[in-house]
Amino acid sequence: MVTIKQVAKRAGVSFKTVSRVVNNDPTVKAENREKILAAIEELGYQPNLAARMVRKKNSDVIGFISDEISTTPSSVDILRGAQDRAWELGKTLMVFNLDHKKPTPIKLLEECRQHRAEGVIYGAMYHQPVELPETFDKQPTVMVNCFDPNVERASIVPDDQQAAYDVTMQLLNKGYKRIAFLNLNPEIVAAKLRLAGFEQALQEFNIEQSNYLVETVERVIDGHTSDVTREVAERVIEEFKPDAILCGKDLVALRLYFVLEHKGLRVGQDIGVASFDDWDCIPQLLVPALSSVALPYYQMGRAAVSRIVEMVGDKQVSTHIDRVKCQISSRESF
Amino acid sequence: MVTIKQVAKRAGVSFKTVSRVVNNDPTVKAENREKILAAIEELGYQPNLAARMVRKKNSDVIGFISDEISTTPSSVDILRGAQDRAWELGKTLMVFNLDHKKPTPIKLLEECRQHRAEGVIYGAMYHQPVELPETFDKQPTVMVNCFDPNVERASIVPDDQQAAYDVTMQLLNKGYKRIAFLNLNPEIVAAKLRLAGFEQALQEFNIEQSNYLVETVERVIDGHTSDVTREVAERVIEEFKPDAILCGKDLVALRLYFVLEHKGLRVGQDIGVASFDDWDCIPQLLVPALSSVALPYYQMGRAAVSRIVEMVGDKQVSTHIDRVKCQISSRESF
DNA sequence: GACAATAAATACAACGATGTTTTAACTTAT
DNA sequence: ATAAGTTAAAACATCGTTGTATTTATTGTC
Repeated sequence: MVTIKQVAKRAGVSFKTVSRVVNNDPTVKAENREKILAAIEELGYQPNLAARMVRKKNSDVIGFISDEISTTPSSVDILRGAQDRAWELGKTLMVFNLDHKKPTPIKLLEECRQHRAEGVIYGAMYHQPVELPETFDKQPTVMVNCFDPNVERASIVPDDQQAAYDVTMQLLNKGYKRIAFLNLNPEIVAAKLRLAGFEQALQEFNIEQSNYLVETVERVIDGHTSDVTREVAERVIEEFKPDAILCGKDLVALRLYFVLEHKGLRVGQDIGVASFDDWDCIPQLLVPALSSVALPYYQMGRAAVSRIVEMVGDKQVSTHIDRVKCQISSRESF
Repeated sequence: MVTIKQVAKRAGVSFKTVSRVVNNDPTVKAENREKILAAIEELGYQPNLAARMVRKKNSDVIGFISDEISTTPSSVDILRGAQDRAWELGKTLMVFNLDHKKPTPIKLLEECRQHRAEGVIYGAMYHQPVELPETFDKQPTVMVNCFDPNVERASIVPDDQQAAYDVTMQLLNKGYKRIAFLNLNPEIVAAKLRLAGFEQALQEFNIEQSNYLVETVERVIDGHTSDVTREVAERVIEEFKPDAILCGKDLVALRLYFVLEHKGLRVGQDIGVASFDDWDCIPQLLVPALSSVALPYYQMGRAAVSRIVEMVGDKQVSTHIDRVKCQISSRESF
């Protein structure tokens, strides 16, 4: 690769003068500057960031460690958001994922530290508690889509409770009065929070307990989760006769659509349906299109990088949890 | 951060001896080695890869430039595969994506070159021709899920033709005799190749032209693609009366399922259905589960890194196109 | 116990850049 | 014409490593 000295030789100046030009130092004669820029262009010189870093001691690198990033189709948006924001701020994202739990987070963090990453983002595929090893305290760390249940650490998570509250309020405002919530496994953080938001909205509307219903559509046996949406949905419709159903995720709504089709109930007319996730690949192509609460993954990714950069700049400890607002993608299902 | 000299001081040896230990040089007394390892542990020393790189002139960094990686849920598997393989080979992947066509590939490549990436992978979201700027010739470059129509360049693409051939043969071997192919927009590379594979299999089975049918389910108006699966499917079923339908992608199959449900045709019994993509989020949850041809994204990502590393090692120009075999995920739909 | 042979550590230079100090080349003022 | 002041370039040190040459310590042999 071309070095600064080769450029200097070509331009007939000392290599330090080239360094000046590269770093926009104004104390360079216009004549020399032009010669140097021409030489840079001709030789295709690119400054060696590693060498620069050794000297300047800032790497502009941010580590991104992810927990099986690709398992859900949209959680990769965290990465996209982080990537975009990093680019805007002149930072480079170095991405590591730990599929199948090997390599360990500790190994990945070591890698980040060897690259002298200024901060590290740890991203999870779904909203969950994660206990990070203590070594993560050694540099600014931001958790995305997860939080540490033991230690206070900077975190960015979706505001699941507000999301459930909002969508339930929308249903109630539209006149739905008997809402069933086909929730996910209640062990899941998101399920717990959404239930809280759901009930909060119902209370505000003074809906009695007999006029709403919460059921779980995931059955866990020996740690293995199976989906029982169809049977639960059939029973709920039969016995509770809801006028609207809120689904824990788009996949539940998809299954529900088949059940409703089978029962001859028209979505949006005979019964309202809403769900969570707003995946690219389902809501828009159901008929009628499914209204779904989008998880703000892209925004969360952006926020994570912004936060890391702030932490690096301030050298301040910031451990609060950012809850990012979820938007409802309103379509025709309610 | 801790430097090698601080470790040396702590261990009471010269810093070069520490370097020896870090690099597994055997000419260090066991006694010193232990003292040094202890000091490294105590201080939490991590070698500065940037400094090492300046000296050794190899970065072990591979650049990964992607064209809107997240638009389809599974193409991010390319990244996962690349990531995993890079880790196995002791390389670091530096990921850049160019959403909304800004920043330009040229800018991203410059960034890679500044980091002295040993090679660059350019990944596309779907199988397509991509004309890379000439600057990509300056270092080993591998294209994944795309190829350059003008220049011969190392590429790794899915073998769409073989995939279509295989799945069609499976259908024929199972006794299906009137197959309709609801193909994607024929402008798409994959659509063209699959059509070829489809017809190849039919010819081998001596199926006459009147016993198969190919229709396009995507209508392009002013560059905007709209999906007309429902109307096309209804017409095809009505007029052609196929005993099996091959779908251009899972989303087409999903729509088809609704049409078939409506018409009272039972998938897997009255009619066979197969498709391409094998996304995580659709085939398994349709009833009956959809058999789909998986695109080998993960393998392609791995292969790309393997290939780059080979190219870097050999300093050989390798410009052939690898076509990676696609596996059929057989379920209950045919 | 002296001397060579080997092993292990140190000393010094280098990598490609930047920060600081010094020097050289011009201006300007008297 | 000379001193002082200003500007631009060069010289030198430095960052945290590794590679090579050199020195020092250890061992073996007679």
